[in-house]
Amino acid sequence: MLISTKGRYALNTMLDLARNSTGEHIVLMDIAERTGISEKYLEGIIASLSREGLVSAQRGRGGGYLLTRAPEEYSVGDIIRAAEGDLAPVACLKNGDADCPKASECVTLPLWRGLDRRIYEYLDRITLRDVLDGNIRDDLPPEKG
Amino acid sequence: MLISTKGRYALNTMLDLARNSTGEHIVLMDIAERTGISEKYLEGIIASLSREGLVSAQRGRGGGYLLTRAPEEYSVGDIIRAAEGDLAPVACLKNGDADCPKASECVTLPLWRGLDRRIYEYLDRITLRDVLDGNIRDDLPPEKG
DNA sequence: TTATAAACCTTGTGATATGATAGGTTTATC
DNA sequence: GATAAACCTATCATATCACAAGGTTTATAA
Repeated sequence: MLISTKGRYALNTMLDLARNSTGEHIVLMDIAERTGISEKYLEGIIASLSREGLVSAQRGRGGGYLLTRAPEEYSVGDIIRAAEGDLAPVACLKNGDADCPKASECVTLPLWRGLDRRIYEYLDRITLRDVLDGNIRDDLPPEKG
Repeated sequence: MLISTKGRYALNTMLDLARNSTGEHIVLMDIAERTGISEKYLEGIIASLSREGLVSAQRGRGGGYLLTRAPEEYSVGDIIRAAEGDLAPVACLKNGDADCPKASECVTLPLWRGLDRRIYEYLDRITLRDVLDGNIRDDLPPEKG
């Protein structure tokens, strides 16, 4: 599984924050209830989003979470990578580039790189706004504007 | 990890069979030695390839494995799916289609479907021959002919 | 200033997948 | 009938997944 619940829940969380944005902070429990994600599990996921600066967190009474940018300024790729870490489709491409001694002679490496690239390009081209608006065709790349 | 060692080793095995094709059966031990894959682990992987009809197996003395088709008639996708099973990038798409009760109202499902589709299309468009010949550009889809 | 409500932090846990290894069984050939 | 090969079953260590429990810190409001 390339993308686990972590990445999926992260996206659902961002969608929830976008949909319920009023300027006020949104508390974790409300997100958990609306999305159906367990409160405790969500805690860890939203911590990643906060660490990566995708949401801002406010502690104490009246605290909660807020998007730091407009929905059209998040790519789905950013969100998923924040929660999942590296999205490499094969171990050969883990942490940046080939940590394999035979990388230079490997005939399959270009194949994996191409796959990796396509995954990145697809996910980075779609914004949180696109998902919110249902502006995704599963047969063609999404149109801009 | 979308593709584990199973899929990668399966591809390496098919490449080895293609490169060392003489019409004679090729024994597992030889493949293991040349590819550096543990003999015992390889056993299970090549069993999947055999079950799916990608290689033919011959038991007994003089036995071994053979490709059943020409290298240009295998897609990389076929090979990897034979070893890995379903290649769904998210659990939502496991076994065919959405086994989720909220599939019809889900705004993220089209996103996952689009991702799934791109992965399939990329891997199905490249043949074993392309990999053998190094005919893969990691920035563009491979040209045919 | 103190009660409270919120995020934050550490640790544990059962289930499943991964990447193997060991050892025996069947089948075809020489 | 010895032998060489694929085949089959079981086991194992490690890691990741999806969560849960319980305490700590921080900011607000009474």
